[in-house]
Amino acid sequence: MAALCDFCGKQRSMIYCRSDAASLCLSCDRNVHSANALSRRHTRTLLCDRCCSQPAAVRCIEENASLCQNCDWNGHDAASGATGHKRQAINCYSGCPSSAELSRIWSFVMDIPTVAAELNCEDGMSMMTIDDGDVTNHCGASDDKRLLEIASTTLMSDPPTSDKLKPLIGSSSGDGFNVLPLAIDQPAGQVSMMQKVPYAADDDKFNDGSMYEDLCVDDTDLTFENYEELFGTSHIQTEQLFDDAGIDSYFEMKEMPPFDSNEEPKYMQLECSNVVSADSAMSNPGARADSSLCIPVRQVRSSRSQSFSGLTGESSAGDHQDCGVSPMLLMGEPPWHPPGPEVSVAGGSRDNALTRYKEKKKRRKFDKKIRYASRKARADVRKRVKGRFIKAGEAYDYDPLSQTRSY
DNA sequence: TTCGCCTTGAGAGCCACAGAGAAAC
DNA sequence: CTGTTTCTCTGTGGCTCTCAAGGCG
Repeated sequence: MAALCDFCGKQRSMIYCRSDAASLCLSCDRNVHSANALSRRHTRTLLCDRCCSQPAAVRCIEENASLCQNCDWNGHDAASGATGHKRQAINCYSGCPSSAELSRIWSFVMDIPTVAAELNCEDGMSMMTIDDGDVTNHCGASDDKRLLEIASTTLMSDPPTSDKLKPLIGSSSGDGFNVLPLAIDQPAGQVSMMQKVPYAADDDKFNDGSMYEDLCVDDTDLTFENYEELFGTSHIQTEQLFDDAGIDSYFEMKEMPPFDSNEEPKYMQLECSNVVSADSAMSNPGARADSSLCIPVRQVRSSRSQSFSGLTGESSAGDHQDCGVSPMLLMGEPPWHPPGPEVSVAGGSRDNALTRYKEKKKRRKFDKKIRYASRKARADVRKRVKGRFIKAGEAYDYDPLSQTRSY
């Protein structure tokens, strides 16, 4: 059952705003996020069609449904028999896109009747009007068009060719939204959530898993949930981090020289030693060439933490223990260095690695681990008094072999 | 706003004893 | 060096107790 808009409570919610942690209908989305410059920076994406609570990460072509990562994995695992489904990565947008722009970008989701129905939301309409040709009227700023950054989608199981991508790369489309290279319009130290990696020039990098179509670092919203948003479809990165071989490489960091905590948070070049920056630089020749592109060190560290936590949505201390990484490390304070090129997964093993990671994640348990089954078996049949073991032959109030307890 | 009371949840500790591992022979 | 015996310590589950946090009047 579709969730209702958190704002108007009437229309079916279609958009998920991470910054507000809210599900909104289309009109309320525009309404809410046209309020001021800050709200316009909120990044939004489609709502998962299955759970209706999480931001969608992919669009399944076969099922014609937008799915969050959990639903995607659950619905496309080996057991479901839907592993071959083609999926598109669904990216997010910010700014105040018009209905036409949204429907153009997400035409696979937003059929005309749906959009029309959404725009009939009275609450939203009372505060705004929809004019496809005039975004700035709603946003109130002359440069809102620059804030309107909508990422396109790319086929996950069918990597785009250079020809397909070339029209998307670089300059403005002239249609009210741009597929941008790196954060040209962003303030210093901020990387656009919407930056589009110009991978058209190097298909091999895309295929071998080293290509990340998004580097999304938002200084206003660095929750763990943003991992998927930050890294788009780069699940492979997560599995690199936590697979048997991959995690080991992270422990090598202890041999690295300590980070000078007294240093001011500096803006570091994308070429710096960092999994995010380095990888994105690798995958983004354009960014690499642009030496003016900077990422605040602290943001990068946060992203690093997200990389660790990204192994599961329900990150907890248990995660830290399970993966062998201390919470202190996850705080991002100790120095970090990239694991090196050896962690890159070859293109041919990407699917296998992803499958392994998914299965591994499913198997993960935070329950008590029994080291000695024989002791457990013994404890299970041992008689107790108020939970305590008693000597054999003594009167007891709890017989584990009895169906009904004696107290 | 502060205080006291109550509820809730998390975590530590207790118990006996089989068995693993170390030490002694 | 090898095999046997003895000793020490660990781990096992259900229950109780303690403590902290939060809600409420």
